[in-house]
Amino acid sequence: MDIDLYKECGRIANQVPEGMVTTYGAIARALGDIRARRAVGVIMNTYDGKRTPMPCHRVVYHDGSLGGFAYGLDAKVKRLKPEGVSVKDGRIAGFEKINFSDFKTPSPKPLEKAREEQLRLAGKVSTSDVRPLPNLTLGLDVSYSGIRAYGVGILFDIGNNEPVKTIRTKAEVRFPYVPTYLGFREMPIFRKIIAKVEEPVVLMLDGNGTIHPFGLGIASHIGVELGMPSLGVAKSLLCGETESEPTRKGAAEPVRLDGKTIGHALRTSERAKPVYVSAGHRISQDSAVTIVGKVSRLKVPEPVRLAHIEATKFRKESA
DNA sequence: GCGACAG
DNA sequence: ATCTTGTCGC
Ligand SMILES: [Mg+2]
Repeated sequence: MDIDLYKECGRIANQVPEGMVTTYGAIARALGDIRARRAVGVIMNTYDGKRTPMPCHRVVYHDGSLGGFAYGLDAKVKRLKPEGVSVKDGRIAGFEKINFSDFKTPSPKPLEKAREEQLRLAGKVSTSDVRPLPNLTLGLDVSYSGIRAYGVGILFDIGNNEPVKTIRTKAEVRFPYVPTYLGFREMPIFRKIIAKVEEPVVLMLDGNGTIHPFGLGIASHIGVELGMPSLGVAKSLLCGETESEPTRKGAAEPVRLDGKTIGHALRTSERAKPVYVSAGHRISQDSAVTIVGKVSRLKVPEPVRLAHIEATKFRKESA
């Protein structure tokens, strides 16, 4: 089942009693990963008080300073005062004494469970080519406005180097961006798009496949989950390192992590920085690089570039 | 103290 | 990812 991080966040935040406060990082830890601290801030800023009520005014920075508040910091102070929490010089008075972090949490915590799932699926990743490798690729991307998401798939003919069909879908996304958990955020909407495609395709994701600290970037995640060939193209590096940057168009440099090659930096355009290509599932690293090279004119390969443009259009015309 | 992590 | 005006260069 898809993870509702707003709901999980509410379960934690509602344990903070009147007269006490907590921090974005403490809630993130209770969710199962400190990496989610900024996502907690995003949730506090965007949640629907009717659907998932929680005392966002009791959440502050790690150093006792106030953090943010959608209605202005004065309003945050004003809500804390009747609860017996006062603010002096922009800091919570007696912060250490009233900093609540003793949360009751399920075991495993939500993000720990997500990570376990990730590791389990990572064990199923195959980086060998399926035969035959489809001659069609489906470029996928999504544009956001809060929890509203606008996804687009561009069905693209690799041999003829041209788009064949465009697929659009809307969805509500209740899992904010958390580094290394991108698959959990975007899988649901992409699954809806992919369900509308009949032909065999190689999925092309805006993000990584095996370039991931736990071996399961979004491309691998979706590939394994749906049993489809997939690859990832990222505009910047999530983890690992390259010895040098490829100079010539078409040149590639390995991305290595713990002594293993997990992907390649590929120069797709003379003037732009390289993109980072990695196999997702049921495809070899070589084929992933070859396909991306074939369908690239500018920095970002056409299927993903068009999906990105169309997703942004889709969001703007839906507003 | 510095560096820092897809979208 | 989104928020935004101009500017530089091909
Ligand atoms: Mg994207």
